[in-house]
Amino acid sequence: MERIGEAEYAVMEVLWHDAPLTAAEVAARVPAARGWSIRTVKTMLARLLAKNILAHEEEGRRYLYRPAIARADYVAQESGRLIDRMFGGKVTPLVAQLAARDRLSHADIEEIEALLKALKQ
Amino acid sequence: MERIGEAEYAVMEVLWHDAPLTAAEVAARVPAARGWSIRTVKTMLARLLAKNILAHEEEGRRYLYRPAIARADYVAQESGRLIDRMFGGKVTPLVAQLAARDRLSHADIEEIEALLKALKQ
DNA sequence: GGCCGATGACTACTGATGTAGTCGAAAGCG
DNA sequence: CGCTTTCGACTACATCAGTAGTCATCGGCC
Repeated sequence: MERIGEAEYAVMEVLWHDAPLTAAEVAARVPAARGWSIRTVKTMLARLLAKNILAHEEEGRRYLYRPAIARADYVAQESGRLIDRMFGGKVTPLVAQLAARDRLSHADIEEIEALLKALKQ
Repeated sequence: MERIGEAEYAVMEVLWHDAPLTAAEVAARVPAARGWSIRTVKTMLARLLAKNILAHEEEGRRYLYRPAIARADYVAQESGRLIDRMFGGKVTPLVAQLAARDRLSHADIEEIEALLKALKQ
């Protein structure tokens, strides 16, 4: 699977949330903070198409875009990449690291414990 | 903190493992799989210096390079970035995702449970 | 003491990414 | 039926990252 850049990812988020959409609709839903022109959004769409990360179908004179890969798959790939690179492929050091950096609240810990308990069934 | 590219990261790994080192020493320790010339390594070192991710001191006619940021800080930043982007800043969905993708062995689960238990003390 | 090799400074080139402009066709407005 | 808007296709251009070359210099070897 090809890499997705930061800006391209913002476009994917829109389409993972709601699809299919036209280019104009995507542009309208991209976070306004980016301040993108419609041109920019269209370039992103074209590149994501070229990478086979999006698919499109014609709708009259326009295209409707939809993701060609599931968000979960992409997220899994990126998580795996981080864990491989930073933590030698082991998950425990990641959790330890998060804990040491106070990224884990008490509630988080409870939640994760419950989750793990369920996994052991 | 500035971003570090994939190749730059490989250089940082060497220096996080052992520092200070000369450019030649770094080149010798970078994974051979990369097949880098000494030139490439020196370019990396210069760029990392420019980004203030490395520091150097003169040693005769050469430089000795050492990290200017701790590996743990970098790792924390990157982990946080991933979690913010992909999981809305929440850690539990990350763990759930890893579990769903079989990144968690039984032993991992035990380890994490022990870790969390210790955290609750 | 002159040549060779290592060293840092600077430069080069390619591909990806972020951001956007141009252009011709189609479609709707008046 | 012509004018404006909209659409996709193509093009442009800056920056960064990856990979490496050139050049002047400095220090050691013969």
